Formats: sequence, C-alpha cells, structure tokens
Amino acid sequence: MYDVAERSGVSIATVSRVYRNPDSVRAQTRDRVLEAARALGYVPSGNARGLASRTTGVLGLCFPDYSDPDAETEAEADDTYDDSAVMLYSDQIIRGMERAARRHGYALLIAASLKGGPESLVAKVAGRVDGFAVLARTVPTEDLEVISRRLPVVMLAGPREIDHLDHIEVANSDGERELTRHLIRDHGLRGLVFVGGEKDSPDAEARFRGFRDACAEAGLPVPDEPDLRAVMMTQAEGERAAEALLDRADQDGGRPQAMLFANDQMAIGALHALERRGVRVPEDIAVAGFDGIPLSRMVRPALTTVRQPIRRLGEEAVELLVQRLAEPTREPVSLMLPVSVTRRASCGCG
Amino acid sequence: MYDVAERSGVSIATVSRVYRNPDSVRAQTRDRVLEAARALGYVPSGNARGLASRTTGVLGLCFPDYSDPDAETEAEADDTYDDSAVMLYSDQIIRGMERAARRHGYALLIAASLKGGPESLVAKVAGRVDGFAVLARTVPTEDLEVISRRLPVVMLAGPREIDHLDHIEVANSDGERELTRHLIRDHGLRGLVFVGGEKDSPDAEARFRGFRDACAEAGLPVPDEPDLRAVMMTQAEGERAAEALLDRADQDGGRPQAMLFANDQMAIGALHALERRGVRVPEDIAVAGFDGIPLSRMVRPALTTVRQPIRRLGEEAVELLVQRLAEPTREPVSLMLPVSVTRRASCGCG
DNA sequence: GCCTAGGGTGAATGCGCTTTCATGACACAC
DNA sequence: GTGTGTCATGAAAGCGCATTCACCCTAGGC
Repeated sequence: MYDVAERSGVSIATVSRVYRNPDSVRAQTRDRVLEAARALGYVPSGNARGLASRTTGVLGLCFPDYSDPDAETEAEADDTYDDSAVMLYSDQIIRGMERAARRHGYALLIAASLKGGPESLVAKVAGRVDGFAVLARTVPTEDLEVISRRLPVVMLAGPREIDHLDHIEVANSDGERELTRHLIRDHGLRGLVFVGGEKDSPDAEARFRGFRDACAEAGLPVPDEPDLRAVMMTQAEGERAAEALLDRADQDGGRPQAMLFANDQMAIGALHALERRGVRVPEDIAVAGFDGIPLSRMVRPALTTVRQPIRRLGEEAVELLVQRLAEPTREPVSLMLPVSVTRRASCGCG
Repeated sequence: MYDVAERSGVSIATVSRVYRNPDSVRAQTRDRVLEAARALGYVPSGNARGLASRTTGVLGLCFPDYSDPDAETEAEADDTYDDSAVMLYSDQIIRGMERAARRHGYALLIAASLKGGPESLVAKVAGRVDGFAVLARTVPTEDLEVISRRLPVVMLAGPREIDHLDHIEVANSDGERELTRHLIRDHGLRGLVFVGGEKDSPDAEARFRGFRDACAEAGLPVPDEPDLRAVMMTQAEGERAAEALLDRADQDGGRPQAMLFANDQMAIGALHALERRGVRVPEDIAVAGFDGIPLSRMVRPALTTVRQPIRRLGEEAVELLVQRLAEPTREPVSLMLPVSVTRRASCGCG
C-alpha cells in the first residue's frame, strides 16, 4: 500500500480511501491509484483491514468431525460408498449459510472441530470472524461461554446450552409425532417399531419422543426405549437393523406393520434389506425416515419422511448473526423451525 | 491481551508465547496467564495475529455463483426440486478442500463470486488467506494475474489460463472416449448421439472431443457439433433434450441406439423422459452420463457414467497449495486427475 | 478586496499481535 | 571468584491498514 501510494504520488490515506470510499476521491486521483495498484500487484491485506476497522466481513461455522478424514481415499474408490447422514447435513448447512452470508456481503469460514487441538479450532475461527454458528456438541460449552462474551454466536440444532445465546432448532418431536399419527390414523397401522440413535443424540431422542407421544395418543403401547439404537445411523446400520427386526419378528411370530427410523439413511438401508428378504414395501410393511434428504425421493419405493429445513437452518443462523451484529443488546432469540411430513410410496401414499 | 498480561502480572510477549509456543513459558506462569485469559474472556485476534505473523492459517476457495440466492426459498419448498450439477459439484469440492485443509491444520474460507462487486469477492478472500483455489471462470484472469503475484493460487477444472499457476483438471476427454469406446465395442452400438453444453464450457467441450475421438476410432461418422447443446445442463434440460431427440428420430425414421450426455443430471432427466415415452433403457436405447454423482447410482436403471473425482480435486488443490507454501519457487504443477468409467444398467451392463 | 464553505488530501495515531533482541537470574564449570 | 551457558521474561519495533484531524485549495458570497 505504501508502494502504491508512492508510485501514484499520493498518501496511503488516499489509497485507503480509493478502496473504502471511492467517491471521496477525485476521479483522476483514483484512476492513478488503481493503475499503480495493478502495476504493483497490490492485494489489500484483509488482516490489516480487519485489525484497523475491527470487523472482518466473515462469518464462521464450526461443525463436528464425525468422519475420519484419512478414511477418505478408500471410501471414494468404493462405488457402494455410503454418504453418511452427517455429511449431507453439514453440507447443506454450509450451503445455506454460504448463500445467506453472500446475500449480506459476508464470506464464510468453515472448520470442523479437530478433537486433537486444545482450542485450536475455535480460537482460529473465533478470532477471525464477526460472528459464527456452532453445530450442537461441537465446541465445549465453557469455551463458548468465553467466546460469546466477545462476539455473536448462534447455536444450531440441539439443546440450547447457554441461555444468552441465539439458538435455532428443528421441530424434531413435532415432526415425528405428525408422521406417526399419519401412519396410525390414515393407514390404520398398529405394530409400529422405532429405530433410534444413541442416547446422547438430542435429535434422535426428540424424534423418539414424538413417536411415543403419537403412540400414547392413539392408545397404542408406549415403548420406554427405541426398539433398536444405531450408533452412526448409517445406511449399513439401517440394513442391519431391519434384518434384526425381521429376525426378531420371526421368533416372536408378529412382524411389525411399520418401521420408523430416526433418519433417512437408515430407512433407505432398510429398504434394501427388506427387498432382499422379499418383504414388500409398503404392502407388507411401511417404512418411514426423517430428514428429507434428496435420496429419499429417488429410492424405490420413494421414502415417506419428514422434511427438515436444514439449509434454512444455515440461512436463519446467518440472519440471526447479522441481526445481532446490528443490534448487539437485543434479547436472545430461540427459533424452532417447522418441519413437514412428506408422504410418499413407502408408507402406502402416492 | 494487554489486560490479560496485566492481570497475570506478565508482559504481552509472554501472553503471546503462551499461545504460540507454550513450552517456552514456565508452567506456573502459563497457568496464571491462561486463568486470566479465561476470566477476562480473552479471544486472540486472528487479524492481529495474521498481520504480525504474515500468515493466516486459512485457505480459500472461490467458486462461481450459478444459482440465484434469492430463488432459494421457493426451490426449497418444492419437492421436485432439482439439485443442479453445479451445486453438487461445488459442495463436493468444498468438502474435499475442507478435509484436506483440516489435515494440514488450515481452516477454509469460501465465497461464491458475486458478479456485482468490482473485485469485492476476490479482494476479500485473497487478503485473508495464505493461498486459495479458484474454480474455472470464477475470477477474471487479469485479477488472478495480479493476485497470484502475492500468494499461491491453484486453478481448478478448466483450462490453465495463466501459465505460472498450479493447475488441476480432470481427464474429461479421456473419460468420455473410454465410455464411448465401451458402448461401441462392448455393446456393439452404432447410432450414437451426444448432448453437450455451451461452447464456453471447457468440460462439456472436452467430453465432446472424447466422444468424437472414439467415433473416429471406430470408423463411425464424426459429428462436428454435439447433437444438442444445453445451457445449464440441468435435469429438466435433459428431459427436453431426450424428447427432442426422440421427436427428431420419429421424423428421420432412425432412433439412436445410445444417448450420451455431458453430465449425469441431464442423463437422469433423459431417463425420466424415456420412461414416460415408453422407451426401455437399455433394451431400446442406452443412456450414459458423466460425473458419477450419487444419484446416478440410485436411479433405475442405474446410470452408466464416468466417475469424476471431484472431491479429490479439492483435496489435491489443498495439497498443491500446501506444497507451494512450503516451497514457493518450485515449478508450476499441472495435474490431470484420472477418471473411471462406471458401467451400470443403463448401457446394458450390470 | 476579504471571508467562508467545502471538497480533496496528508500526517499521524492506533488496531492487537509476533518477533527479535536485550536483560536478568541462575547453575555449572573453571 | 570470574566466566559461560541456559532459561524465562520484558521492551520495543513493526505488520498494513482505517480514521481523525488539520490543512490547502478553490469557488462563491459579500
């Protein structure tokens, strides 16, 4: 910048103005500066700019690191590669945030939490953005506590761990209840089983609660626990779960009339397993998922599911950040995004 | 930081060392500093750090802004929403880069080029990262010329516009040639038609060249132009293209034996159109795409395609950046990533 | 003729950190 | 006792920019 100033015979203040506020500089001067900048290959330092102006024009996103980055190459080579739900999930959030951020003139800095570093990730992101979003269970609550004192943080999908933070969640419980109601009421199904996730997955648990509520409403037996729990909730686990439930049914004598899964990945796996076993969907058994991932529409039969506005989650996160940036003192906001039951062939609709 | 230093009775230099090089500080001092930092809610400024150390720990990605961010909400609500190829494409690159960047301890800054701003995007990204990747046709060549004098830039997918830059492309032409050969040689198909993209899409053009080469090899008529050109190469365009080709065939009398599309999205659209028209795939006609997107495996019949290592593109980009950061003076590298023909049901295999 | 207003520009300060370089405090060997 | 390292720390000089304030110049009003 000093070089540019010298070459064009102005002061650095003027060079700065050319970039920050072009109209305040005479056109002739401006052109001279711009030309010098080009000749010198001048690239304004975002760091210096950020330091001086105390704002970066960047928003951040921290998401969990479920997948092992080193397993990458292997998976890539495999045609039956199973895109995990988490992966699709963060992709969509990234896209949502990126879009919304762009609309507001922000760039997006993304980083998956590396479990290794002490606070490496958060520190790196937090120090470099005007505000950021955190996926549930990504950053230790105590760190968030500290950071949120300095800049806006919004928590995504999951319980609100810190009261004074903005927070967005999805109506998991409502959605699953609605879906279950549909199966019971509109299709007259009775023997319902639910495949959930681990206990510490807030989403999966909320969905199970919705399932239970609907069962209770309908006067059906109310389970204390999901019939099965999956760990990563992958397609492969869904296949195994479906087979396990079928095996169990063969022993018990009574095959369930509907299998509900805590996410679409598992439900799609189940579809495969059922096809192999010669069990027809939806004639012999209904299947439903949760999430509304693109694949759910492509499989045959198309999967009945609950569409979750994941991308909107990302977009709303940005909106909240932008709003808080504009008005730092306003009350913390907690949004719950609505979901919608998508009825397709796998439950007997469409 | 000054506050932390004061509160813990040390100098700012020591506070800095606690974060940069913890071992060089006595454990007792370190603990005092860390405690003070926690009490004060201290978050190191990435900007200041970057300014002083002349390195950010962030890599960047600029990708094109094909989709209109404001059309978002509408599209989201539509169950038949057509994920465009471009969208999936950039998602995968982002993921690839993110993974690789993480492995090397970098975060990732992403920004789609906003056509509006003068150089807003690039300037924003370029000034904030240690190096970055650019998708073809995203940033004006002249800007790249300037920026690349200051920091490492790698060009992705597309012709190498600037000689001294690192560059990665995908063997589009080889892949399509291989695929076409397969159809001609292994399935004995003859009447082949090709649906391409616009002339200024380097990928689509390269694929068409591969198609032509294979036709020439086999002694078949060699077309000068694709039989049809799509603009955005979406699924909807694929449907229309298939119908147009069918209509044309009805007039000519001779239906083609195989339809090749410049990407999977169009091929999948074609599958739908053919099904509607009662044309059986692959019995009546073979269909093939290009890209190897996840959907290509899910559709029925499963789509024969050329798998493109998009994610690897992102990963390799990061590798190249990291290498150049380590050794700035080394010769520019130009990689061509291999692709592989994936034979599935839509050509008569599997 | 002088005075004023305002647009265009420069000098100087500080943003919060990293990084020499210098200093002090010891421990050890001579 | 003096010399020679070593380790822990402090002082101070930037890093590249935004921004305030003061200044100059010109045009306009009287």
